[in-house]
Amino acid sequence: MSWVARGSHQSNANANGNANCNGNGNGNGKFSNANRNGKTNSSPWRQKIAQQRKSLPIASVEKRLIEEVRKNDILIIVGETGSGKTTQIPQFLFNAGFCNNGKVVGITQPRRVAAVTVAKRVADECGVELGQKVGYSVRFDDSTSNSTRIKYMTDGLLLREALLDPYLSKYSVIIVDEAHERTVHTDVLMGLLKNVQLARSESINDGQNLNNGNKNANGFMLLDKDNGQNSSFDRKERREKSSPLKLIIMSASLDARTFSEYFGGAKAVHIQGRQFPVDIFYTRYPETDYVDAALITIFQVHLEETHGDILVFLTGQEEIESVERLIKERLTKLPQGSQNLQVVPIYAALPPEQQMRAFAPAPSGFRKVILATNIAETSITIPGIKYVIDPGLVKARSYDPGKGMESLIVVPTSKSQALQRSGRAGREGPGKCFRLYPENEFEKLEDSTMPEIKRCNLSNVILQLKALGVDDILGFDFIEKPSRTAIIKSLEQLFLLGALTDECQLSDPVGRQMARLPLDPDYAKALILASQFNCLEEMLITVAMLSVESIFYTPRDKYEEARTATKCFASPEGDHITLINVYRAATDFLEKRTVEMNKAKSEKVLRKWCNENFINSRSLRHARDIHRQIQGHVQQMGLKLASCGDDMLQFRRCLVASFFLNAAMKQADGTYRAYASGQVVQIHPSSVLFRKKPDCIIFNELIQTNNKYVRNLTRVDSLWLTELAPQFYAMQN
DNA sequence: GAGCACTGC
Repeated sequence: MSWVARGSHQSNANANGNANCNGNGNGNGKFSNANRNGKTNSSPWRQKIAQQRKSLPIASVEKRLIEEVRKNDILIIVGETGSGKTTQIPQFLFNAGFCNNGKVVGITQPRRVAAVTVAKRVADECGVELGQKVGYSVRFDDSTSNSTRIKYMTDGLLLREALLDPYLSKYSVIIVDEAHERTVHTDVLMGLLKNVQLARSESINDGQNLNNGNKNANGFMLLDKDNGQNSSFDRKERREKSSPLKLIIMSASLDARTFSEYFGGAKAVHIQGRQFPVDIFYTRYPETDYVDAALITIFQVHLEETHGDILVFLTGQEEIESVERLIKERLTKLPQGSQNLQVVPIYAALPPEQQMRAFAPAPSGFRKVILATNIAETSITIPGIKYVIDPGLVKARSYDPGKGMESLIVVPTSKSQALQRSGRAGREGPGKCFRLYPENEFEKLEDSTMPEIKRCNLSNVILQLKALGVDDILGFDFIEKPSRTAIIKSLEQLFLLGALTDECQLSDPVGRQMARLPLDPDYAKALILASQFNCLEEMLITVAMLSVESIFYTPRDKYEEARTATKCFASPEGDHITLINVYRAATDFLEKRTVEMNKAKSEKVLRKWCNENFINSRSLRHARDIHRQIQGHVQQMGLKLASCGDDMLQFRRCLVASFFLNAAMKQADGTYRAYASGQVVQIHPSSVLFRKKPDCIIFNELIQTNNKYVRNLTRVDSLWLTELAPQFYAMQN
């Protein structure tokens, strides 16, 4: 293939001259906390860590940064990859006294692994035990204690904390890291933090009259709503609420302006990163077959370029598997001396042990080519990459609120995604990135990926906001507002589920209970109903299993084997009961064997059982975690934890009462028509009812891929619809 | 008769 070279993209924020924080620092790296433990401090390892810290680009600007934080209540920090902002800034703040009087510096991350690994790293740097001064808190895993002052957490977890403490009163500073990723949680959190900050500062300036502090700049009622029951704050509460909250938003350079504008022209400072130059190459002409173009490029790099591993971005598991086959085929046609190429696939659904292969170095004398989905764009960093091949496509999820349908389709990447991908070649030294499209195509790409909040079902978000006391959802200060249709549709859904009253207020107790459960609203409602139908045990298992990704793992090469293995769990009534069967089989298996086993051993035994039964052990473990957590919640709420025993009729009726919005009827041609949206759909091939085609079904997922499919379904009697959901189906007649 | 980017509470 012939290439057009386009200089190097050195994603170094400093290049634009906006270097507020560069070159002015004292450079002496005042790491006073490192001295706390004299013993470890003198160890070579600790000296090495101290050296590494001092050499970070950020170390020289500690003083300047702290000054900026003191001067500005909101600060945008643009820190490029490798600047050390995530690990260092919280330590600077601690040293500057922001954790005095028991206050906490909170740092949010979009991903669990990041929160956990960074916290461990910082605890090491500080020479403290994890969970003391430095800790993390993520779902199912909390290492923090009363003495934790630097707390790393997921953004979703901080949102949950806000439900219990609307003023987030223990935090003096909250840092929202990776804000440019624009996950739903990050976006909602920023809107919320804006309000919290205002409420906390207003209550200082206006301490005489707390009621005036209830409105934010836009005039919406604010968070005091939740405290309406005990409207007179006691002294302590008032003091905590009254201390100001500092906000720091950390982002990549392309998006800094958006955040600055959103926060009323907040100051943005840039911190130099440490990224090596990456030469970008474009194709001369558009490629008609990007898979073939990728193959050709892989071999071009392998045969013509100096040593260094290759990372190829592909759209999905199937594509990765086929490219893997094709590479191996073509390799056999190369001369013996050129066959030293190792192919390694990596995608989220791959079992962890196989994922680890991507991180292991290639055998000596071999070059490694990694075929990855988007997982390698942000979630994981693979060492040794020198060449990136980017076809410029990504499989993206979007949501159509009108049809109530999700879709999963291949679309072009954004410019910032393309930059992120090419940056993967410059982590350890200069690299090259081959974009499989012409340069003028790059110019046509969107600057940033559309934020998730504009392409997902909002019911969950809205229920949370309602529970946080935000009444006017349409008027909420979203950084980017979802469409009016999307908001109205979700309000409608919440109303039909009984979470909202006629006046669009959160209902009590149903709405409040639903908001407390960390589940999709319809699953939360199902649990409340199940306690009345005496099948809460079964529903608890069901929603836990529905909340995780594909329970069944069917590798292409063992297809038949997998099908026979999973057959023994199948229920003629449908997927829900099948999922219950799998869960119970796993639990029974464990209970029989683990009387004398410790936790680690029983995990291992369960993994083996999963492999034998073609069940994804990661998904099952996740479901068991969710089950445990939700069980705790429903018990606290006082819901009746009963089982319907063998009376699955009762359970299926409860499914109808819960998911009545997702009913579909078989049509003459064998396709189905979904009642609520009128969509014509098919049963997904993964369903146990794929061939059975019952007359009337209740489903949980409506998704468009190559076709429109419903997934996770159960056979029901159509008469139950009017009987159990008259509020919806009686109106229709 | 045929399919599952990635996070998160």
